[in-house]
Amino acid sequence: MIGDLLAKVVSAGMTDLYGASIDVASIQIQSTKKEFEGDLTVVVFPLLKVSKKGPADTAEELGQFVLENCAEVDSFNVVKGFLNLVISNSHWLQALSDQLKSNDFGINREESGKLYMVEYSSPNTNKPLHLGHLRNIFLGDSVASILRANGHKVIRTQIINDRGIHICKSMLAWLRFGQGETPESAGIKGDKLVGKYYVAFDVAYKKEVEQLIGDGLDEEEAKKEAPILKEAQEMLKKWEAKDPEISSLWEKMNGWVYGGFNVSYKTMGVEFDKLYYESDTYLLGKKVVEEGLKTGHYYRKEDQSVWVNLSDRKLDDKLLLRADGTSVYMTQDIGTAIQRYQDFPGLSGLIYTVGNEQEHHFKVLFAILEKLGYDWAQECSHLSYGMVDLPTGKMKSREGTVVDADDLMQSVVEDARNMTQERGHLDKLSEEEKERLYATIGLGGLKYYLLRVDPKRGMMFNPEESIDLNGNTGPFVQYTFARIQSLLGKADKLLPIDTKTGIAASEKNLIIELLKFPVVVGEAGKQLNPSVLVNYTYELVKQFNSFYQTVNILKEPDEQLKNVRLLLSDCTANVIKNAMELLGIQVPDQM
RNA sequence: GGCCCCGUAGUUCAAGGGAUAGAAUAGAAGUUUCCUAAACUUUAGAUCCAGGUUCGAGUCCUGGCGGGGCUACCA
Repeated sequence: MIGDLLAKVVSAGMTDLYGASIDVASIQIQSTKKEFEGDLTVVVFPLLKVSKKGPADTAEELGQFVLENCAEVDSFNVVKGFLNLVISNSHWLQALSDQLKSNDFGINREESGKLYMVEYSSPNTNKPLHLGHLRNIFLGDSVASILRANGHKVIRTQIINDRGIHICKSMLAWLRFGQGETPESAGIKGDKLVGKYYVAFDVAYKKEVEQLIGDGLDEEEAKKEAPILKEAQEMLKKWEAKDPEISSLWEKMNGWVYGGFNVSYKTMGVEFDKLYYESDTYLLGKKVVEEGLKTGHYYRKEDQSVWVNLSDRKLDDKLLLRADGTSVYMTQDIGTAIQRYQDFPGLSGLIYTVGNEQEHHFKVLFAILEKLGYDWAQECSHLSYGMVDLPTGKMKSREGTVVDADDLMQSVVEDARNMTQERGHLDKLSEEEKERLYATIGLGGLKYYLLRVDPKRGMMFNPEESIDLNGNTGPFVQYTFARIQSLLGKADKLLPIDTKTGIAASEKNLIIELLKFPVVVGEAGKQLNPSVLVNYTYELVKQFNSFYQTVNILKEPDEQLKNVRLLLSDCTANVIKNAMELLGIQVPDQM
């Protein structure tokens, strides 16, 4: 990279001019702001301590040195404390020509030797997926792809929370009110059906609580004593005791849920390599807790509940087994983590994509694992992301404001259909291809929207407006790709680049932007942050559109220049495609 | 109460301690005998407040004010 080369030359210049040795890595080189002349800029302020001269003089002397000692530099200028360098066109053209050799420019195919497990989605089996899951799933899926593009091996996984009091609630409600209803008989997805009974439980439960309060109990007591809740708790105990009737009901209803989830995942275009079920791993968790009791890592209270003391980590004591012996979320999380490292001993890291409301939970989990002596606990990390809020505030199932994932996906595809039919560039497509295109655009827009924001931050989602198709959006990027495909379809075969071709700033700037792509992929991987890729892609696309709009490509009379422009277009399309792929977004050849 | 995160144009988002804080959208004004106008061009508009560190602060520190999260024998 030219930046590394320049840093070396600047470092040498500092030695030559001022007798100082400066660490190459500490030299700040950035792209020149567009209002100034130049391609790359050296920030000289940090060098003043060593040069013992003013910023203008230092920059001037350094600029002269760089000009003389670096063939790639054509000229320089100094503005305030900034040394702006103009790099030769032939260097940029050479770079363009080199990078074109590879279709997967920016994607690192060299094996790093590292294997990461990325967990995402991880739904409960008592209710359907919603908007919050979509942010989670798109984020985890994209991060997995980004890690792979950085040369790592990746296992996509989830933990399915298929046991616990919540699923017992759905089961109980179905037994009581369901009259044998099935997804087939009801004509709805299995996850939706089970979710319906989860809600039915809640309704019945509330009624009972009110009744009890009417009978004179205080609220807290009533919430504990409601018969339907006690029955659900009883059911959980029976389940843990492997009661055959409960087990088969549980299997049946979970089967419905998985059927429903799989339909949703298929629409999203995400897959998993390995699934973990809480019903399998919680036993291992329990076993570990029992052992921890013996070794003195944990202690038992008088009421028989089991706790871990974490005061040495400045954390509160954490419950691991309830007084009735049943396990909690933390118990199974311990088991699952251990199971994963047993299954994949070569793991270099375990990444949990889970909302930031659980930051404390993971702090505790990692502390417990570390305390148990698992060194790999230090490699576990919580990829925490902010909640998705609605204009009306938080999504609340109680208030019925939860945005259902299936409904949302359907509605964005519907929007895409309407928008696309309005424009009408679809003459040659079959009905099937059209449907695929609507899905590509609608889901692409949705993914882009949810990945655009830095994961760490909360974000706002306005379902009324649904997904905008103008501006900084997925379809905007897709449109640019489609337009380039159309352009290339009309062009002759591309020729090798003549590095002496006279190019203008618009071509040069585009090359510079394209060359940033591998760096951006690396950065996105380091930060586990797809939004840096989104922002980059948007920047690139805007620049290309401006370029496309102002120059003629096919009609350019100078064959060499025309060839460069076509190659640039091809290259831009390729970067768009690769970047979007890392975001889980497809690009259409026409739209 | 304690711990953590966040306050940037009307709105939704950017900005590795570096130049005059960028976009998008909504607003105003333009561009099609021409490669897809889902595009492009122009225009107006913002760092919560008060201190401090620094050659330089949206960014780091302290104190306010405002918002969110966690602090469950829920998940």
